[in-house]
Amino acid sequence: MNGADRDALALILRGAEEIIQEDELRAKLRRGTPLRIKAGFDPTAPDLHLGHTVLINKLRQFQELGHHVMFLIGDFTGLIGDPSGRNVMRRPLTPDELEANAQTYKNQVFRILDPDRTEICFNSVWCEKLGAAGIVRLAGRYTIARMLERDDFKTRFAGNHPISIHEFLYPLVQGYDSVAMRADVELGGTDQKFNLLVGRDLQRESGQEPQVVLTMPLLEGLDGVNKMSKSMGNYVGVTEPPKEMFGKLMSISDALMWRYFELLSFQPMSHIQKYKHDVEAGANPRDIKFKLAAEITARFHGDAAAARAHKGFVARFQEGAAPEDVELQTVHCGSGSMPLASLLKEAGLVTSASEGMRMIEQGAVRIDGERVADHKLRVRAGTEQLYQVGKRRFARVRIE
RNA sequence: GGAGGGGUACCCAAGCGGCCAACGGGGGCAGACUGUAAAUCUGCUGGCCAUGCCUUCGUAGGUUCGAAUCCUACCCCCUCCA
Repeated sequence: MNGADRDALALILRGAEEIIQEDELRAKLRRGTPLRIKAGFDPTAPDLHLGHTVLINKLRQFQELGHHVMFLIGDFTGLIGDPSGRNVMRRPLTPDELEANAQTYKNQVFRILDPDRTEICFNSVWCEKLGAAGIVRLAGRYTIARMLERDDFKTRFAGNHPISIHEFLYPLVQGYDSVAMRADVELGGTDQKFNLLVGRDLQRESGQEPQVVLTMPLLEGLDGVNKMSKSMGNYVGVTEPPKEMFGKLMSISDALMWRYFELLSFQPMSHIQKYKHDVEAGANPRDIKFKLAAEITARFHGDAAAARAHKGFVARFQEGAAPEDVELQTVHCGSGSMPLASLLKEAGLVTSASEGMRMIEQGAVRIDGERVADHKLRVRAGTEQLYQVGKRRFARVRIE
């Protein structure tokens, strides 16, 4: 193996959880022809967050190495629902919805992937040709015993939890996709390992060279504990405004920062190692975190927006200034004045007047930078002031 | 089909006639400390026209001066057996 191949392999394995089999990958790389790289995505909710981009970044790295990326939208498998999420049967998407979702995917992933070197695929194209008979034939190629090797099925079976028959079809169809796409490598999260392995089996039975399976870890969310997910609220969406994105990334713990560097940054590992040494030698981790936040923000919003977000962040948090671009809103009050707590609610800074009252009592509320001590304070009509709750919530309000 | 257990605030989970707007834990929010963080400490964590008032303990009724707590019906979930 020459130096370039070694570098390529190192890039492919960066951050990866597991590779099956590494020697097969080496052999494929040695051929020198572009490999067909497959990764599948859910057709619903194309609302990507940084957790999803771990996989997409890996696809990008394959592209940079000259390989052919196939971005698979699982519109057929979407009907089944991945059993690992214990989903119920889903409603089939209409062609219009599917088209809209695909478009949304493109808008989001092409901020990372090179559109000219990305093929978008839908598995309904070949799955619908299978027909009932094809599905039966496909089902005949796997056994219950092998299905029960999957940890998720195994524990549910052992624990007397229901497993629907159609759930067994999910790995089979996903594996069949690999056959239809003649995939050389399939990427997936660690939770996809079993499904990816089924692809190998089915390819082998079809006389194809089995795909290499590359699993990527599930990225921890902002809390550093749970995996990043929308339902946990610990995510950074790729379409979030630059300021939000930058701020959220700055809020992660120092330990998590290294994880994010490895999985989300495109900087070479040697640079990241150097940052680590710098911090150990006494550099402020915050300044290193700035680099991370800036790189990620720039990826989705461009350098200029990232720079603005950085400046705004420094001004606001290091120098304690209020953000300049707080929108002015107007609140009507019936009489000449209203309780501050109610105003905070009207301005959307708190969810209820009672919460506003609590915030004031806790010293969390400021008007034009002055902390409010009187929790029964009333604000008068005809004023226009900057209201702040906690560190992050601001509103400029004119009262009429 | 049979037997049993259970549904309490964002989640888990006490309470089993009044002292319950409801113990405790988690999560979240806020304050202090900081590097905006983590860790730590403290407080808050139904609503409102707010020193008072209104609604909440699966749903609907009932008993009672008074119910999350007792009774009746209904809905839902779970476990064991078949």
